[in-house]
Amino acid sequence: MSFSTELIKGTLRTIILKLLSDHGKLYGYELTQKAKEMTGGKIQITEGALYPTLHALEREGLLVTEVEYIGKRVRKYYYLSESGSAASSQKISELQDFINTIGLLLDLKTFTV
Amino acid sequence: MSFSTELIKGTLRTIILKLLSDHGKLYGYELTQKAKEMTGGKIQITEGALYPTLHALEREGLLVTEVEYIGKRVRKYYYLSESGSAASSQKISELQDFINTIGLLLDLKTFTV
DNA sequence: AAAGATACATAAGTTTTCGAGGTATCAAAT
DNA sequence: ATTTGATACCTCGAAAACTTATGTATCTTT
Repeated sequence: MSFSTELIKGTLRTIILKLLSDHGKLYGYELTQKAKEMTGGKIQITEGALYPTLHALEREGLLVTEVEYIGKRVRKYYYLSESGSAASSQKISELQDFINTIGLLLDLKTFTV
Repeated sequence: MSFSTELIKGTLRTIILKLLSDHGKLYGYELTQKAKEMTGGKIQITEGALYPTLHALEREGLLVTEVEYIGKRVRKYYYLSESGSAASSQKISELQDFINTIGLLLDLKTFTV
């Protein structure tokens, strides 16, 4: 990712969950592209971070998968399970809360829409 | 710290630098109290995280120290060096930028004052 | 006299991420 | 025809940051 990257640590799971809750069903590579595109290239999820995280979320039951073939190429779609949807909302509000809290220290005014 | 704490990772240095740039001169314990007080207890810097970070920042030349005795008790004040001030501004805008970027993904509107 | 707050510090272990490497398909350009 | 670049999955060793626990000591309040 292309911030002075230590900042992004800890937000990856939430970003993934949020993207999936907005778009329903996405495959790994697509997630990296969506994040990149939505942030003007500022957040680039690396594959070395992405795949282990997706596997962990699946192992924990928050995500379920569906494999599709495009020609001979595998494409593994991820989407939220029921508990994943709950976790997703919870994680997202937590991140919003966190951003507001950090804002207090940085003299930012943050508004949640 | 008392968020679901992985979120806070990566922000500690910036928080320290910002607090020092606002208050001029603070000692370790005071930093933990300021952060706690400014965020309604939501950000609690642990000492295990704080001291190694302060030492690292000092080693890197961003912070300088000044020891004071309150009775027999040592108090070690930290303040920004010249390069620390520069680093501080830079880190702070980076964190602001990051917050705005994350906001894009989370549908937040954040305004920098 | 004990408990709780102030004040410094280290250290082992965990978690998260990075960076590099690996395999393979498909499309476009040379 | 073949090379390059994009698409698409994946793993693994190493580094970084933080947590939890532990240690020492002083001062204040009960």
